[in-house]
Amino acid sequence: MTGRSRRRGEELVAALHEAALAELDAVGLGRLTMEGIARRAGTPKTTLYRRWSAPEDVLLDAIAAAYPLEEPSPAADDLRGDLIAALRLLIAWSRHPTVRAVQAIMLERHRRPDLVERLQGVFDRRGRRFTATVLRHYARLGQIDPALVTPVVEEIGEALVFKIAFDTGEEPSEALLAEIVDQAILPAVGFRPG
Amino acid sequence: MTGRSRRRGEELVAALHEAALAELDAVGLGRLTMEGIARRAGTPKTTLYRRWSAPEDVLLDAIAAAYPLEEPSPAADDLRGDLIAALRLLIAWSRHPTVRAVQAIMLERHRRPDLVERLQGVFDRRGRRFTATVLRHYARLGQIDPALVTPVVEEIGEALVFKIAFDTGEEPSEALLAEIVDQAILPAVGFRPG
DNA sequence: AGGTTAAGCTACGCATGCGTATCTCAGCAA
DNA sequence: TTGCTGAGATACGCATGCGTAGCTTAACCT
Repeated sequence: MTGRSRRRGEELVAALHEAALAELDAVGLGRLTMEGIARRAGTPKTTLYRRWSAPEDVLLDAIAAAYPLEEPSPAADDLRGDLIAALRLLIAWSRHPTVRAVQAIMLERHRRPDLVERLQGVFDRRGRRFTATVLRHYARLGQIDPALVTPVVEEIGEALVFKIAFDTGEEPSEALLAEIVDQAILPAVGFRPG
Repeated sequence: MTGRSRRRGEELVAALHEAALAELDAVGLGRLTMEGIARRAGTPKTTLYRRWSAPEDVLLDAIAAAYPLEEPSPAADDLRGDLIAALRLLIAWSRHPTVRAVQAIMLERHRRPDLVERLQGVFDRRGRRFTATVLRHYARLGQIDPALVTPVVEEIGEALVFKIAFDTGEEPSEALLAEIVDQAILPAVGFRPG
């Protein structure tokens, strides 16, 4: 009469994590609720409360369980290609549900500083390095003046990808990634535009 | 017995607009509510419902009533100084309550596309131009190669300011603005770093 | 002065999330 | 096989937002 077989342990926890992330996407951090998560997971609230006492707790747990840590591995002797690849990786990375969750929390930073603080415990924080990894690699090889790889320069690519995504509501196209690299990043590390 | 004098007309509307914006900052777009706005304005809900039928309507009205339109006016013959000034203006501009409201709506873009659409009606949209105004000015003067002032390059400064504000939760310092200009924008328009 | 408008006050029934308390029974282990 | 744990189902009283109703009366107009 129960309907379906009964989930337990890790399988159940994974389902609850997934429900929390899905619910976050659906209603936003401000409306994240125990009821909603439980409803989406098809589980009674009791089961949720047995493990967590607030929706943010479920969310932070879900983030800790599956936060992706990919890093670009510049291999080829191709600075431009590796930079574009790094931005491509950034975009793929930011499609991950837990990454979106982290961004949602960061966006509420001033309203919920407690959450940001608890997030630090989950991983080192300070967004993953994408173009920075590539730039440092080629600086080490002597193909870039290390003095030009400053904190600001390390952020140019990521900043433009975020800004464009924010403005247009869509991920930047492959062509735009190339423009970002050619027109913004490469000039900053000493390669004349054009 | 009512306590205080009775507000009417524009004075009342302005108070309700202000309450809506304050409430947005306090609880976020996801928890914006007629009850909350009315409570904050010290007015009965009836008064709100007499003019609007949902909290977003109040908010959009508030935005339309007071959206600031400042633009930098590059005057001096000082590209670097004017760029820094433009970024400074951007930061001042984004402190304005209605600008924060617009950003809040844009951030919920995928969840509430209807709001974004109604926002277009309020003003032309597509964020104000700050560094772009300056760059175009000096391109017209012939001090910058116009071919280098591409859409991507026009966004570099704003993108970095946003990214840094997002990462640190604070406005970039004056020194950082200078670094952005020196290390990212100027190289992109043909002035060698260093 | 008198009349009209709408702000202010209070209250309602409805819906939803809260946190908790049962109780039943499936899954697992001794 | 028996017994324990905890998932599943259901219900509760509480709080808050919803949208609407009614009434009183301050502010404005003529």
